[in-house]
Amino acid sequence: MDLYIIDGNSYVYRAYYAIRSLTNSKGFPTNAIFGFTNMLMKIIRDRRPEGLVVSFDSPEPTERHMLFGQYKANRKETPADLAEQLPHIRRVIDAFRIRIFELPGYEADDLIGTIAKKAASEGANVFIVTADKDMMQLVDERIKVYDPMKDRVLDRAYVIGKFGVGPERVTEFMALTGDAVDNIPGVKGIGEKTAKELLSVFSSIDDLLGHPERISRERLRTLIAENRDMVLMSRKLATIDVAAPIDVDPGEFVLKEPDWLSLLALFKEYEFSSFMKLIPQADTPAGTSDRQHEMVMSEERLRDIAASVADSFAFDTEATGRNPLRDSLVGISLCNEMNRACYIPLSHAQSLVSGPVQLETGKVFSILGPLFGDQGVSKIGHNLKYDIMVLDRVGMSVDGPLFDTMIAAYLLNPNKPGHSLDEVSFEYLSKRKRTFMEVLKKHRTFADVPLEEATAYAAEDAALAFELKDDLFTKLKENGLERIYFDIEMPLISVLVDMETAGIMIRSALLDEMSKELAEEISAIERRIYFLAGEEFNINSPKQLSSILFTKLGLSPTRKTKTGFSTGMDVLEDLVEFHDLPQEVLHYRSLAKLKTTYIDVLPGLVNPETGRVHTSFNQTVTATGRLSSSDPNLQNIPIKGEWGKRIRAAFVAEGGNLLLSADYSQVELRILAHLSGDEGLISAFNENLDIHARTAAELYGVPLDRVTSEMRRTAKTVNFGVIYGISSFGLSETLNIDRKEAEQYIRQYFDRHPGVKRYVEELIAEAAKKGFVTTLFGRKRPVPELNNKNRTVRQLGERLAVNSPIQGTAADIIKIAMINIRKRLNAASLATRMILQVHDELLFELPEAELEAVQRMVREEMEGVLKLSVPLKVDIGHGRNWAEAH
DNA sequence: GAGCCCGCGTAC
DNA sequence: GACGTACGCGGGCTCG
Repeated sequence: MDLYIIDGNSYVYRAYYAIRSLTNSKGFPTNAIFGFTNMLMKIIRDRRPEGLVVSFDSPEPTERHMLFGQYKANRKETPADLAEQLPHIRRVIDAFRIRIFELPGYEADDLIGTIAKKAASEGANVFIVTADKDMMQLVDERIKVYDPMKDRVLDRAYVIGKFGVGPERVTEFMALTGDAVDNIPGVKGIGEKTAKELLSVFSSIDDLLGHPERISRERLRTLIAENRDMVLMSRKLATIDVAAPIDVDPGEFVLKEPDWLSLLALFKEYEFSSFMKLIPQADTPAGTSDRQHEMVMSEERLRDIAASVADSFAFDTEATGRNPLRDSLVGISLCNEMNRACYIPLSHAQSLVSGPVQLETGKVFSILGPLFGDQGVSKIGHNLKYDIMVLDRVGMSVDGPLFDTMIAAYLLNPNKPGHSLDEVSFEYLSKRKRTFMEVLKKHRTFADVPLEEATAYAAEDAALAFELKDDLFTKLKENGLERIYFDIEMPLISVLVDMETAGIMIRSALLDEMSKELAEEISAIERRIYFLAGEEFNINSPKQLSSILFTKLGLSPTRKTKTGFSTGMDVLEDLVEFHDLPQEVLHYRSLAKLKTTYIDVLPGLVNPETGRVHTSFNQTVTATGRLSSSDPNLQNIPIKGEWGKRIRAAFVAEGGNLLLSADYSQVELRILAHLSGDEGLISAFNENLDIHARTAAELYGVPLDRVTSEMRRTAKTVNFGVIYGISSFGLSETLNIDRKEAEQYIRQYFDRHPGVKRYVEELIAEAAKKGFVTTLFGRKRPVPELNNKNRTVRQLGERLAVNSPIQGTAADIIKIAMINIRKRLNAASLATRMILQVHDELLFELPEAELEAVQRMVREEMEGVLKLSVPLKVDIGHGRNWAEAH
């Protein structure tokens, strides 16, 4: 048998120092865990050991410490971020089903020695996996040292090469030279060379100590004589105990099949995605489930199931596509019991000649309608907004408390890039489900998936949401996220459903005209560019543009990107004074952007049924708590410049209605004033001053009435910079000034705002300690960057720590306003509809008759979300289109 | 040809 | 490499 004995401590340290920094998205350090796991898997993969054990030092002092107080005294304390990884490394080893040896008062070395000798005596080939040269003393015919990094087996010949003596005399060698690593003293003044020489002359240390007169050099002779005790003690310290009191039965060391499921869960926790892929699928529950998945084909069964629902149930809908306003319902799944879920197919393609027949949709809706509409029954689901919209379209409204597992998972870690049911069930239940794509296979839509397969898949989705609920609920409570979840995010779902369903009207004809106009203007610019460049090229290609600018025309690049020289706006602006081309390119880019991203795209996104554009508001995307908008993104519609205005003018109210826009004025700066308690900032807002002008007056030391527009512009940038977590580099880049000047502004700002300064400092310190920041309402964002070893990343962490509470509190505030406004609109049975949210702005569509009342109500709700130490101010405008309303 | 990353630019 | 949060375009690369 080939037995590998891993020197655990040795490799934990090696792994820790080999990987400079690695954490999971929660900020927990994983570098040592990763390195150790990697090494372990490498050995298993490359060496195919029959037996494998790991040995660790015990934390208690050992006999060697008694013998020599300074033993290992030079060791620095284990770094805190390594210490906290140690238990996790053991978890990994346990999951591999590998035996760990550890014994109080014994070092790993002694245990290894004992195991090695015993196993070797029983005929095993032993490989000690270590980086420690002490272990060389154990090498013999059957025992070798293995270096996994270099993939090298070190045998007797190697030992003789290194020490000049065989393994049996390694302790003598160390008795003379000592060992810096363990702080074994040896003889000061005797190094490797002298030791080798002495050991070749004397047959043993005893021989040496017994006959010092045979040493010719006098200095060396006295050295030995004076250090007799040191030598003997050092030898003792260096000698590995091969008779530690442990039971060694090599038969028990046989490598077993790892506990793949546990490993999977651990790798998931540590976010070792590359390792996760190595886990054999067959050993994990991939889409297999012992749950019962019932296909509901009879009215009677459906009634029974509906009647069995008590206070909550989970559901999921399947449709022909992912757009809830375009695609149609195919089936509904329900689950109100852990081990049972059902699927009600509604419009699957079905053989007319055989098999059970799907229930008639009208019948199903009449049975399920009261259930879905029941105020007293909680509805659990993953991405409920989608399902609610799908059901809405077939006339079934969902009411009562909601529990969305996707949003719960998002709140628990908003830094994660995705929260699909696959990912969330894997993270929280360690369950691998079949992906939608696997089920869909060659089928065109879910309606074409055979019923049996569709049932297993769809019912399982509802069941997973049901199963996830309790765990996520507990975790939300543990993280203080209950209020954010139940008071903000859950009620917001219905608001977003309404907004997305409403959509906004655009006048495609206007955009089409603009497109033609722009096409001509762009092609004229194109011709000028080709002329100036002396050749035709693809202006849209930064690569080609860069070669024209910096190679052909010889202009000097001012900034680099990962792949080459940057041709970004700031660079082109710098180049304007040296050549006519950059200006033309800037103009070209601005127009081409508007044309290709907005003007040419929007008309194609009009829903033919409604004649309007329906964006999707994503509630689980941003790290700070903001919403995002996609397909299309209506949160970045241009506003600046002539063309920006014209594009916004194409967003109109339908019929004789009006658009009303209400936006928070300076909401983030006001939040900063409140959070920091800075007196100057607070009084500025309480006096309703022009905040940028006031900042300018302070920065330049002039009275308010002497502030120029240029000064105000600079101050505005500084104010934004503060919100973003200012850096002198960033400020100097945006203002196009030097670092020194930028530093001046920042210093001046903080001098004038000691409250902000203190707040920022305390915030960062606290965030670094806790690992996360929170908004005024308790929304959390982990900031693992703060404990990164890389300074640049750490500085990013500081900016995130400053910005996220501000941006996130603003997001919380407008979300609450949206919920309350919807309530008021419904209560008053107004025709007004909320149609867009753009971070600090709400857009409404309303009949003229409701203008005054709505304006008053919207202001009241938005300004009155909560009382801060400064007022919240809302600007409201209205008009026939979005440009006018602003 | 699909899918991905990059550079870039729009919004707040 | 460098002020926060998003989304989406075209180019250009990789992969099948």
